Amino acid sequence: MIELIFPDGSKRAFDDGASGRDVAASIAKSLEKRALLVRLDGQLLDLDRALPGGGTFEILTRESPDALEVIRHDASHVLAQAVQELFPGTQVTIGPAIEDGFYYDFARDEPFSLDDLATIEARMAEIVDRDEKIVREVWDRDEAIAHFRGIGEAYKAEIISDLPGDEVITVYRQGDWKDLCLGPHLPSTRHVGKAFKLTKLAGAYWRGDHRNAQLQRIYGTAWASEADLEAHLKRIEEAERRDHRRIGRAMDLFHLQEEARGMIFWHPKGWTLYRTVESYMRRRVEADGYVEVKAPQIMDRGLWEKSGHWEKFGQAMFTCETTEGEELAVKPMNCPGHVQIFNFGQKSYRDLPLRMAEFGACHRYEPSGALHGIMRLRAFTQDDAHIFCREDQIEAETTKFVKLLNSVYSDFGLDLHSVKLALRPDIRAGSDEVWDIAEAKLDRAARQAVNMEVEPLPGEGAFYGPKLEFHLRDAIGRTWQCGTLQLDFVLPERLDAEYVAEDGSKQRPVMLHRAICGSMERFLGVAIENYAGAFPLWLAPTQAVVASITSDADDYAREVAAALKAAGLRVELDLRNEKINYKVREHSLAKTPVIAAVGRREAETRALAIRRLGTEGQTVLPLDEAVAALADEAIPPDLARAALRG
RNA sequence: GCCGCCUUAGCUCAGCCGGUAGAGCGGCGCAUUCGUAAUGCGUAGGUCAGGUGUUCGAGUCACCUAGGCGGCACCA
Repeated sequence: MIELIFPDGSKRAFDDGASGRDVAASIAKSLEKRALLVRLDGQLLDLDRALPGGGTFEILTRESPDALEVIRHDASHVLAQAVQELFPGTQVTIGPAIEDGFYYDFARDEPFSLDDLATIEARMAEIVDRDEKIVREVWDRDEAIAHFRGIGEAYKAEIISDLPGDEVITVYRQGDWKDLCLGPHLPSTRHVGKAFKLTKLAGAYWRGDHRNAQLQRIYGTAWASEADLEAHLKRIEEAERRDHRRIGRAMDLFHLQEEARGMIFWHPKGWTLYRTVESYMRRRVEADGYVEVKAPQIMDRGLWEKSGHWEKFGQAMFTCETTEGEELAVKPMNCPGHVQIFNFGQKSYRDLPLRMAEFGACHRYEPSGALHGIMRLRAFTQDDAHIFCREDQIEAETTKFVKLLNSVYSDFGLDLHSVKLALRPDIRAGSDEVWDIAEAKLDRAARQAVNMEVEPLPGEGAFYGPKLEFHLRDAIGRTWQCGTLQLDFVLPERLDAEYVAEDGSKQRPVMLHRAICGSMERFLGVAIENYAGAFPLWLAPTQAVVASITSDADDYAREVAAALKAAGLRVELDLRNEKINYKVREHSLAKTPVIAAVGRREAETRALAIRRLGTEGQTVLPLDEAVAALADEAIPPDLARAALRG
């Protein structure tokens, strides 16, 4: 007998060999019908599998998030079956569930075409309709290898060969189609449902290694219900509407062109936005005890060799050779420059922590395929800073940084979503002992500073030290990594940074590399998409447009614009001979937050009618009051807080 | 860099089986002075990304190159 403990705390005994389905049936026929999977002591199991023992027990239906993941996983199996039915000779590799959907990687000489997707989708629907039972089988390892080799599935055979010897080999069968899989799965293909859609074709490397064969990946999305699928497709549309490249063009913020791949031509409005954010960041770091510096853009190759960057990233640096034979490199990052400034003259323990900031313009020869709008560039500017400090100051500095980062993000309407700790990579500088210390210290500091779980990422750290990654979430739920904090014992050593300690001895400082925006350009891209171009007043490149209704009001319109400008607002004056409807529409589409239409009525009463973006109707105020109110609202959030504190 | 797709007017996009290029918006000109999301009329814009080839004939077919897009790989 086995004893099961149900979610409500009740306990019941069942015969050995009872399956989840038996249990469900014993409770209610309707539950058996809706049951898809069970969870036993935290582990998901197939509904028809004999329960291996007792424990806490739960029956999962379609509504459970865990079931959705299995639906997606099964959708990938149905995809693979459909592809193999339609395109014999195609090899299967792996096909997991992912966020919002699934994919499957295939090995096939012919490329799939976009037209094939519709055909495959139709076949998938057929397989769902066939309602094939999905059956779990335990196979002998060698037989499994021989089987998959025998039917020409070299990748599957390789996967099994690489599994640890004691691993149970399970094969799931749906109809006459079989796949090696850990499971669990739904009882039959019908339960996958029809709320799926194949979305894109892509290339991917076998086992994620670019030295391996290139496979063809088919992506799909799958949901528990048609309504969920619809909602998902709507979200995608919304994201496309917010694409920073699209808005950048529509709002005339910037452009890119092939003569300068991966570099931005900022237009006047875009540059206004950029400078607004830069000024804000400058105030924030200054207020937080940083000093700002500027290091050379191009430095001798020798310095990069010494720092270790040449060896690891030399291929990705822009270099030049002078007529006198010097070899120079355009800086790909700012740390070596900052260490030079630290090293100039003597530093005392009294100078620590020394927080050295720079809006550092960096150039990196990024692979062509990595470039993405203004999110991933070859020329970008980091809101960089290096904190030189003692080991015992790491935690306090980390806490201080996280506080600043949170405050900055919230000023842009963004929420910190997750924090990850990237640990030592395979290729790295510094001894294992140093890494042990660095990882432990940063981990502890992070736990103390961050009010959430810190997910470890093995092998993802920088070559000189472990790295905290701050991922933020925008208005429609997408996440982006912008902020980072990296702990570095290596560069101070390599570049001979020292300070004089209390006892007169020379000591090595620790370096914290940190950025909040990461790259100013990427952060602006995130901000553009987050606000969909409809910026709050303090960020909007054009804050207000004064539009005349008839030419009688031109003089008053000029006066209004001048008054707003004098109050520090970024104003445009629209005196064109156009109907007010036309002007309102045009400036609304341009996402101008404030439109002040000025006609005879306003001129006579010296009033201002203000129309807000996204609303109908106007607020009428006396001119002086309106100007004061707008000027007040346009104050950046940090200055507004400072004013409030008095 | 790798795989796939795409590139037609300033922008968004039509253009069938290969027969010699179109729309809307925008621009420019003229008229219109109008009260909160498109006033009317007129007009000018194109080596169809670049190149080579097939063909009597190429925006359309093939190949090459460049760039963009979606993934992958990379990301100090």
